[in-house]
Amino acid sequence: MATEDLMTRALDMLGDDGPLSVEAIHRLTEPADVPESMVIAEVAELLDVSPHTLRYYERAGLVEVARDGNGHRVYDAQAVRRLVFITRMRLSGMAMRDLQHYVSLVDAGEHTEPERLDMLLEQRDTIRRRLRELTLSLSAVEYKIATYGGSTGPDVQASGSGTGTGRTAAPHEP
Amino acid sequence: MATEDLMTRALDMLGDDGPLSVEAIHRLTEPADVPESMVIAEVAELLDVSPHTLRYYERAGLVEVARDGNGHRVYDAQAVRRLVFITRMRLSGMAMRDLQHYVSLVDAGEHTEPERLDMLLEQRDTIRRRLRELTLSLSAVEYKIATYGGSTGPDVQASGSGTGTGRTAAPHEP
DNA sequence: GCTTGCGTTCGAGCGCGCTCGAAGCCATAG
DNA sequence: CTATGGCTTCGAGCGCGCTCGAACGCAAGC
Repeated sequence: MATEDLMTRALDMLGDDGPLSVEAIHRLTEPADVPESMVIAEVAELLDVSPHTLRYYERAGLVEVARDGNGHRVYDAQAVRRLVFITRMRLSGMAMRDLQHYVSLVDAGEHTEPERLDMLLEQRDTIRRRLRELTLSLSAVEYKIATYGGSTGPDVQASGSGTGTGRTAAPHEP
Repeated sequence: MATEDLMTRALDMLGDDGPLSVEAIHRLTEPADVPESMVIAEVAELLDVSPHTLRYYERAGLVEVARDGNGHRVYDAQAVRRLVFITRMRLSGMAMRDLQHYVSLVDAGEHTEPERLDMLLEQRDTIRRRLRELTLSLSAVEYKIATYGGSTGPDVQASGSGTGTGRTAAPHEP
């Protein structure tokens, strides 16, 4: 499959790794190294969401979480894995209701796999569309930056004395 | 500059052009071919938003629009260009309040160009981050699709008779 | 023993970005 | 002449995804 390949190309193309990328890759590529069980604060930190949000997801029926003797949540590996999936899909833009439907399919058993697959395919296409949109937006912003005479600008710093006069922009052009 | 290059690579890499891409590129690369003036329905169609949304943007102070004798909005080329920019930035994820700030800078005059440039640079970085996130999500979804035995799956269609049993998933794994 | 801190439940509230409905005006079509 | 349709203003409402506050429980540390 072309997954790593694609990822490599994309990260390569984008350069400029933020602090996010590293953790994200870690989370992406190692869905298995979760401890036996975790408390809510640990899961929250792992997934970079708030405990509030985790409780919200549970209330929304996305995941079931056991309690210990004190009534505190105990996330087993399965719950954590599901939450990894959920937060990943949320990040990718999947709606809560779709996620709810998806997990209901998961809980309904193996015979729902075809429908789940359909959902994933659809989500894949959604992500691709969004990537295209964003890439276009990026180009637009970069073009605008260039014509502003920003750092990478081609020809600008012309006549004006100060902070960026001497350009062809009409008044009010953004 | 690497803009076209990047775009080409990105679109290339993503393939599978939707109906969106073509118009989007058109809108991206030709911000100049707008008519002398347009009515709200035309602008709405051009930008693929509702007239409601256009009125909302105007109320929000993002753009000023003249009226004709009947009180109907008349969008001149400048207003349309600004709205092209606005919708593009909205699509890229820029918040309404930031856009409001940006246009207030534009209206304040040339001396605000440095700050505007800063905003654009920040937005560029935001888009890049989002692209990285999305690319990661895409990889995750594609991986999941592959292990489901979806279209591009490597080894799946094994024992099960019907619709996709015979895999190693633990119960409840999404 | 008391405080500190993290956890619990429940329901309400919020920020965002639209989205809609009501009531009315005007122009064109039949 | 009337009806239809598209526009106007205004304010209210909505869907989403959290986010927070209140009131409380339990456990460990000083």
